[in-house]
Amino acid sequence: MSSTSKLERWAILDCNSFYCSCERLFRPHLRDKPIVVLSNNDGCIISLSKEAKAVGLKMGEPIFEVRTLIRRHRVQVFSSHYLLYGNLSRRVMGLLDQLNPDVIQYSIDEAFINFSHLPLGAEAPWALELRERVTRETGIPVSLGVGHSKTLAKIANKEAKKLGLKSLSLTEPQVCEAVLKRTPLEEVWGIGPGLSVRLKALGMQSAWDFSQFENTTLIRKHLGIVGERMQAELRGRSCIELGEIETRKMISSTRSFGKKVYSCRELQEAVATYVGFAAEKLRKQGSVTRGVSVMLRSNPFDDGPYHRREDQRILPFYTDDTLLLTRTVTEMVAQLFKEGIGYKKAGVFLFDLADKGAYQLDLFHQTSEDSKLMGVLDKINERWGRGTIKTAACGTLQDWRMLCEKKSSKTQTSWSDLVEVGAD
DNA sequence: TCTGGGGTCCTAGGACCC
DNA sequence: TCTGGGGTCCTAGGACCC
Repeated sequence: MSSTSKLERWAILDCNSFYCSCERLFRPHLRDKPIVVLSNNDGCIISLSKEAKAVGLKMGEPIFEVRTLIRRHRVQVFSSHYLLYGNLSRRVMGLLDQLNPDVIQYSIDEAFINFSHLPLGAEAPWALELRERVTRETGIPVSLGVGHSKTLAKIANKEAKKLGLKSLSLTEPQVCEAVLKRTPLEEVWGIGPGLSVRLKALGMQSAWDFSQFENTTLIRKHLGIVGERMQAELRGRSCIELGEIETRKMISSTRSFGKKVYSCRELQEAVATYVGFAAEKLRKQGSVTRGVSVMLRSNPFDDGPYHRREDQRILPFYTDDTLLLTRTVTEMVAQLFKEGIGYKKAGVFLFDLADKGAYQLDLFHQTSEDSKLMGVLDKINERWGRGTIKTAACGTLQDWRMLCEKKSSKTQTSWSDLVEVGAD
């Protein structure tokens, strides 16, 4: 809140081209080489090394559109491997926690660090040491941005990368002003395409213009309370609070298919598989759910009509039982299904979650035997890999599965072995 | 041929209540 | 001609994030 008159100081530490850096970690020969990591189903580029950027590749591009570029520059291409990335992320975050009293993990490869408690002159050496220790002890290159708010730290970090620096601080007002003046609106954390259009219509161009814009009523009207907060943050007054994300409010599992799916049975298999994933996450965070929603859709990039249907149900009680949830979603798919549509994606959402402890007594539909069964299932899947045990409803052929899941099944085991060796 | 997946927060408007 | 006012809860949808 604004009650604090003293300026806060924040750093954001993020891992450079995180997924690429993970792939490189055990393949040193790829250092300085252009590499990219693809999204699920080998669709788009979701991580690229700076060498890959240099040859003209971009974040989010569909891979099939840039095949020639990839070939010409011998860019190494990887399917994504989240088990590995999750492991390395935990190492980085663990180290940050160990070194700092106030760390908030923000995403798989970023964390905010509040270092307001340090004496004023200590900032630069602290930042240097932090960066070096993380890089040395995890093997992942990182960069830092520092400022009087999280938003300013984000901008500093982005600017550091542009300048080829490993860290940059905006705590000096003159430096801050100069950087904000050359930062376009849409590069501010929280300003996307929609909001930047609205702000430009009000005559603003840079982050600095926004921070200095006097008419707060207009900001309030066009951007609501979110806009007011962003403006305050740009002025160096920290007001965006982030809590630790220990319990999610919604859990989803959605996937594109490796090919078009026309049969109801296959859709049911896929959705049964996804609800299994979602329920596993649900139990892991100690929650139960009452809201279940199922989504089926065709390919929006196809010519012809786009088909998307979604249905939701509120169960009469809270549960975390995969078998029960599977029966529910299987029924829902049967109701949503339409003959003759080439389905390309399906998904399951669990919402209206509650803490399991608080609802223990209400779980009369679920016997303790069911709970035990789920516990055993989770243990086995944790030990031997996801999907070792699953419900029969998930099917055995699974022709609809994603392309990369098929392809990387072999390397996956050997990769996780590598991670085991490196872990404590 | 081929175009990701998983989240959060805020707001406006309707339903309902006194 | 008259048709209160204000609070709360819920939901759908929009915007954004990595």
